Amino acid sequence: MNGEDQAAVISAVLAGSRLLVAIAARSLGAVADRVTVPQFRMLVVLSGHGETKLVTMAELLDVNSSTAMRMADRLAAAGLVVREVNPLNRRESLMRLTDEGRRIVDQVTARRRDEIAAIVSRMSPAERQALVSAMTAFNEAGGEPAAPTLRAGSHPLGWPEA
Amino acid sequence: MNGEDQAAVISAVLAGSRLLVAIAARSLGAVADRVTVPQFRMLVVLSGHGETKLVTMAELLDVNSSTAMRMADRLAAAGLVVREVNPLNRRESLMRLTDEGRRIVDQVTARRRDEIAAIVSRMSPAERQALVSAMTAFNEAGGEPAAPTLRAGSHPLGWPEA
DNA sequence: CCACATTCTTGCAGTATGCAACATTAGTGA
DNA sequence: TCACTAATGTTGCATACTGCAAGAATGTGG
Repeated sequence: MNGEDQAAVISAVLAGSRLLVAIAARSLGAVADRVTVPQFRMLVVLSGHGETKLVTMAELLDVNSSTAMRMADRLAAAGLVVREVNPLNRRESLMRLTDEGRRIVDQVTARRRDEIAAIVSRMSPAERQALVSAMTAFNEAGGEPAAPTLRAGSHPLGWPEA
Repeated sequence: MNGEDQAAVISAVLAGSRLLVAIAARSLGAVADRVTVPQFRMLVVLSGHGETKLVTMAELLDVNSSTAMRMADRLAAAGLVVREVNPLNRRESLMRLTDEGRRIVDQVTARRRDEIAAIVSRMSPAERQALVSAMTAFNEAGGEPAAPTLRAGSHPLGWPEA
């Protein structure tokens, strides 16, 4: 691959990255008055992971357990999660989504999908097909690359951005 | 477009989104001990915008001016930016990158481009060409869509993710 | 000169974050 | 059974990010 090709593909990918981040930011905006971004991340993990103990949650979010602790406290106070001691191991306390918490996750997820759907609907069928193929190839090529220890990106989330 | 096609393209795009966010997170990791993510965003804005007054910076980052104020204070204390009163308008104080600040931005940018380059290098030339076309079409289709007031995504950044 | 707008700054409150220390509970080996 | 160790949650402390509100300094238009 020559330099021009490389620059073109990197530019295109970076531009796509900015667009996707903007979509994620907008999808969060609707619930910004109810949960913060870190709190939403915790809700998403619970949505895909079911009952989760504190240490596991901290690992999944890649934060200190004390951080996860206080976030869980606030989400519990807001009625979006519940925490109860695991009867099988009284050291652990398991946390899970309330209906209200799940509603928030679903709302944001739906909005994000809608936005992507709206964009791809503006593309021709051929372009759509090409997009699926190209993104699939890109995702496979980037599967678990240089830094296998960093498990960042394992979870379906979104972050606000400027 | 039928439902299956739609689901396939959305899944592919969302997976790509996760991968790109993971790349952004790793690219930030190298400087995580020197600047926080919001601080890095400010450096990126300065990198592309030159001398900037506080209010403008706050708008570009979409934060309150008091937030931008204190971030600027910390970056100045760290020697990554300098602030000086605008002689043409003594209300304003303009801020700009130091060499050290620019070095950090360049380092992260280079790392991100390297990671993307490494991924596309694992794709076949045909796949690469298809990726450029597909991403270009996607970016154009998503140019300035439903929410024109939200200018999120205008800046080339990255956010850590779980 | 006066009224108003712009800009920066600071006080206050709440959230996020990591480190370190601690108590409780579980497991393990003598 | 008892002591040692590990796992887990919790809290104290310090720093950073965030917005709102109030105030000071400066500029602008009359």
